[in-house]
Amino acid sequence: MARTGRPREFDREQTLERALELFWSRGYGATSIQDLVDALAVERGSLYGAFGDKRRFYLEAVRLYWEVYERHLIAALDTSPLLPALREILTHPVRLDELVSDVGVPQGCLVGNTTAELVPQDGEATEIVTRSYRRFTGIVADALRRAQAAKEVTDGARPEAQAQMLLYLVQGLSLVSRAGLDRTAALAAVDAAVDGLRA
Amino acid sequence: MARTGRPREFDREQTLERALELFWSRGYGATSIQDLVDALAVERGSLYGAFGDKRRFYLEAVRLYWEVYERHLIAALDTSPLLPALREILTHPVRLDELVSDVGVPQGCLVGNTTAELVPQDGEATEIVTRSYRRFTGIVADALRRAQAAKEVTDGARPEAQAQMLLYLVQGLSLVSRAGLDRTAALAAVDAAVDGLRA
DNA sequence: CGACTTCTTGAACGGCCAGTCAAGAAGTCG
DNA sequence: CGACTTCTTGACTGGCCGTTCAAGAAGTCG
Repeated sequence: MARTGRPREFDREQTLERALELFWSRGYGATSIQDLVDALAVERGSLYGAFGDKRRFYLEAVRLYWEVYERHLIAALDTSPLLPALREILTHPVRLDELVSDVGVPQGCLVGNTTAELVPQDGEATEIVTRSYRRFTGIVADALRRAQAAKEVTDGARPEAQAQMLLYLVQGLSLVSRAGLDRTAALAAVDAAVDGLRA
Repeated sequence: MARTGRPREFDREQTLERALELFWSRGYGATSIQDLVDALAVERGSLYGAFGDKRRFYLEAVRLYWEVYERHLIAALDTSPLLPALREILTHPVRLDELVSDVGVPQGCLVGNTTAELVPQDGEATEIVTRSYRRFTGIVADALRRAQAAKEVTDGARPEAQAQMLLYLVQGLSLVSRAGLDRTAALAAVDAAVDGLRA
């Protein structure tokens, strides 16, 4: 059965991506529907029709953000030796800053920002965020397990603990970077952590 | 010259502390003046008279938060061996969670929360936050320098880099903890990082 | 006491916000 | 074409928000 009725005039996926950028750079509370209407060139009613209310819109953007990041993460860590790739992943916020340092800068990690702003008051946000963190540590721990077996990474700690440590590190880096990034210091800090993992 | 006029009926310092807790647990945006009026039992006009507008009120609370934390940090790290004390500092968010896990839970680090919510849109907030981070790394780097000299900590990285790494770690832990804390995993992660510093 | 200052109280204000809705437009289907 | 469905547009609504302010209360000072 084909879809009847007037067809949507904007690209839903593309609009979601642009909304994601706006939410990313300004945060949930500081982004008004009016801001979205202006930036996306889609009228209020259409946004409500396509995405539900503001909260659902935002949560869908966060889910998309994580999906993209997770794909990137899995692809990047499927390699040996692991540590250079890990360093690459961990310094991602630094490179983000280099790329977009002029206007409408998306800053930090959207999952982290959501943690700060919506959790724990919002149950659904908490679920998304918790799940994202669990996936990150799962993927990283798997990679570390392989690297421990290959004697590249120290087995002085369990891979899960090391992965959790790296989650904290990258979230901390993302967050602190919002306030201004000293690239040299950031890279040195990541190196210090990665060196601590070396067998 | 003594102060004339009707005396203030509430304790400014104590009120600021209670406001700090409210801001800490709910965030800046989600805490309305009405919330403060209700929780502090001080009328709107009096709050405005004593603290200026909401933003100034909040920023003063953040400053107070950091002052207290910094005193605590300096005192805790003035010891040898350093690593156990460092572990204590880094796991502070975990113990915070244990203490107040029932109601009105302050969550994460107020400086970190401010970074996520107000930075970089607010210049004054950015200053406070940046300064706090710089002080943290300064104090921790000094301690690490001593511990490197005492052969307790590896000199495989500069103390500044190690301190920056620890800032990221503790900020990440604070943030991620908001979404629910697995104490075992958190402690293991901190241990993994601290072990990486060992000489 | 009376002048002066500061604090208290709570009503009032304008603005912005998320969300709704009615009227019309643009398609599909028979 | 005419019935039907979905999308578009933008005016509108009700509510909460931060902030102000006028009137009165509670002190000090001479």
